[in-house]
Amino acid sequence: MTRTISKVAEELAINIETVRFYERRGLIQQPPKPELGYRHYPDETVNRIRFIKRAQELGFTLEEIANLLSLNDRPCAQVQELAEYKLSAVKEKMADLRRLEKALKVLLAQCHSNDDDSHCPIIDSLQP
Amino acid sequence: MTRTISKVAEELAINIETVRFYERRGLIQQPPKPELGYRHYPDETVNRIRFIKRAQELGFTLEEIANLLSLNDRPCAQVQELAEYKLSAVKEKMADLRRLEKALKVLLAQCHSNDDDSHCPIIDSLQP
DNA sequence: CTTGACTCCGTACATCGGTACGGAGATTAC
DNA sequence: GTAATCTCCGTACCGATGTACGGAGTCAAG
Repeated sequence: MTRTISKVAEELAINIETVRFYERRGLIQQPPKPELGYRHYPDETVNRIRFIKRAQELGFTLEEIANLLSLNDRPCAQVQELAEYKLSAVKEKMADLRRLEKALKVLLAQCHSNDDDSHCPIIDSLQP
Repeated sequence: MTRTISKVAEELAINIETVRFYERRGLIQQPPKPELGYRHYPDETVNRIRFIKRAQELGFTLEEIANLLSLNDRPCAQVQELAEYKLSAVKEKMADLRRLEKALKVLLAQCHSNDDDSHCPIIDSLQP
């Protein structure tokens, strides 16, 4: 089965321009243009975009996804390595956010025990 | 005490261009240019940049920081509101990362119990 | 008083992942 | 057969946070 670009976009609930953008980035192949009429996209392309979207949800960048796609029939070890790298990046980011959460909570606690609304302890804390 | 722009940058361990960028963004004031010679930056500016950098560490965007700075002598309640909004955004982001971590771990576990290196279960999982 | 380092200023470029636009041609609906 | 809707394509732009560059002026050391 094949469909025009707008049907692809509709099926995947993405923007037409995004499909074009992926073509330009080489993430998907642009189907050949028929003598007359519009391009038609096969299932394969739709599936490939689904793959891209899932990998994005896992936090991979488009560049990393391009790697993944080119690794399609390559040793599992290489894919694993990329996933492990990603996992450690996620852990680091979480640690950052935890620190941030803690700091914000401290600041907010100071506000709550502050009875002078005209002056904010948060501003003070940020000041040198 | 005052210093030239490069000293400001050095003192704060940031790029000179960053100082200029903050000037352009209106986050700090550019000192007047003397008849002859270079601009001189007062302590106040240095402190203001320190404030900006600390707030950035807390995850505020430059736009939000501009708000904070303009809120300097405004009700604590307004500052609090911004901080609370930021806290909830941080929490959401953490939840996302936790989901992501979990998914990556599942994929990696599949790899570990896979003895065919030529084929990767991660690639399969992402495929439709 | 020359040389090297610094400043000033405007502008362009970088990243990331798209989104928008405009004009020409193709297709479909009525 | 004509009007409305799509497609195609190249290019420009978005937001956030800077970074880089080039040329002219200025300062400081020897």
